[in-house]
Amino acid sequence: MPGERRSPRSRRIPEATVVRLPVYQRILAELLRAGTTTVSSEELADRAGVNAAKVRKDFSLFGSFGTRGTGYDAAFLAAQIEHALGADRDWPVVIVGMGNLGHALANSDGFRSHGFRVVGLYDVSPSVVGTSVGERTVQHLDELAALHTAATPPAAPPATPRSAQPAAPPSTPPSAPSAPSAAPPASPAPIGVIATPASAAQSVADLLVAAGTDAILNFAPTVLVVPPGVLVRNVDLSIELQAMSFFLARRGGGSSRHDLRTGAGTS
Amino acid sequence: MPGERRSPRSRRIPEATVVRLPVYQRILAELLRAGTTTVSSEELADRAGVNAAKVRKDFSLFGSFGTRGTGYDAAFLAAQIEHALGADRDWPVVIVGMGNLGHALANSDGFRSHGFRVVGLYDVSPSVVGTSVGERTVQHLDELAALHTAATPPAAPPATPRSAQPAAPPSTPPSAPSAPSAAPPASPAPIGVIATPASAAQSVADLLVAAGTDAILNFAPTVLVVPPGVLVRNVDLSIELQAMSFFLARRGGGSSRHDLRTGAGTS
DNA sequence: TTATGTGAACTGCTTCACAGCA
DNA sequence: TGCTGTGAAGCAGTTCACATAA
Repeated sequence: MPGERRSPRSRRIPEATVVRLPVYQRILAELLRAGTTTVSSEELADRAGVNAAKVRKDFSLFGSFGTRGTGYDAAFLAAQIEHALGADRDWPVVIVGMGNLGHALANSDGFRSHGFRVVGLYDVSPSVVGTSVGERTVQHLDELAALHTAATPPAAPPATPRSAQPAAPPSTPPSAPSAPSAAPPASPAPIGVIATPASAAQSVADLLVAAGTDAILNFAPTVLVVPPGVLVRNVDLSIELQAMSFFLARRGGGSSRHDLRTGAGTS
Repeated sequence: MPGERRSPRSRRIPEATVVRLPVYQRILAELLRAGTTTVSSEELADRAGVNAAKVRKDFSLFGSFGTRGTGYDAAFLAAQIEHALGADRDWPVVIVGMGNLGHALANSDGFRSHGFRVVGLYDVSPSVVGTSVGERTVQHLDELAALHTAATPPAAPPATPRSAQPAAPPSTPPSAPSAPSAAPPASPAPIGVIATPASAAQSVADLLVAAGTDAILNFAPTVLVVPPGVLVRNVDLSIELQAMSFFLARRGGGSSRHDLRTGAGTS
């Protein structure tokens, strides 16, 4: 290619690579703890359960970190990945929905390291609001509006206070809340984590967006509608289980439920 | 095209399709509840947040379910997907690790419908063993060995009690679990769900395998080593959060950690 | 007309295989 | 000699575009 030799650092990183980085990082941390200083792509691949070429290609997307004939310097590599993942920055996180899952998340290492810092816990149930989880006290969801970052002009509409009702499927999406007025995302709006029942998830997402959040991690089994520019990632705890039964069923597993099939709806 | 016109039903289904099926199914259930009888690929695609062609292709892999010019019969489609996912069969599930996550899973709809049936809850902590969760009592992990399904001959070695050592890759797999001797996989070995800390996950996996499990859903952030033939799927609650910070970091978000902020370390 | 079902093109991801370098 | 870095091939998944059928 002519002159245009762009730095690997600015290349587009495939999503598939991104989700492997945390795995590499975890393994490197373990290796470092065990005193390892150098690691080969093969060793890393074995431990991560992937192919060695994939490991090398993944890293090469960010630059040339290794030494031919030797391998990678574990500490250096770990630092590079940490930087790529943004784990050397500060990421405030709020968790909405303090049921068992919310508790699990709030207490999990994964949510308290890598730069993540839980700055707010919210719920609507009187039996949880006011209790403390870790070092924080659970607040009522109504307090969430106070999150409004400096970037949000005070003239903004007050978050459409539909507290926690079952949230009927909004046939009309909430008219794109928080239009791209003139506020660049300079202040660190917290990442919003939704750990509520599915019925409340959309309205919580609306609240989060109104409060300035532009990244949502959704654990509720529902597809969220958010304005463009808001990043959403979904984790569905039961999808993998269902995928598993799919494969098991093809394999011939599972007992047929006394050979009747459930008429499935309008029988 | 020579006579070999194989039924679409036996075609290999891409993994990507498999993990979308639960989403379609959920949406169909909602539509049915709302009284819908017919649905188009476009409607479904909108609600699932995917492309309509993808929806059609996904379904076409299983056969021709739709009616041109009209769409899909929602109830019929739902039944087909339910069958494909094996949700019309019975899938016993055991959950190991009854911390907050284990509780969340045990109580979640996703683990109590779609054919899944929680048949055992295990932990080692005296403060949890004996308590009841839902309709079941948490048992000590030691009881897990009693799971041995009928298919397992009583002469089987007693689970190789390697508590929590690194679990060297078993060069000799434990004699091909349930060889096609005379016992086809008729007895439903439960699906094992690991919701323990990472440090315990491998030894729990070993116990599960010894007890006859051939499918493990692992929530611990660790790569499990299991004999061939054992299906493992991983869900890491924090990977998606880290992937999110990756994208946010590239976008220019997050505050660099030194100078301001609470230092975000050992506060 | 309307919406499915699907070949074909395309994009993205993985794996191979080997040149390049310590 | 050993292991990285990477073109190129291969495979998987997505999207297009249109023939097909109700």
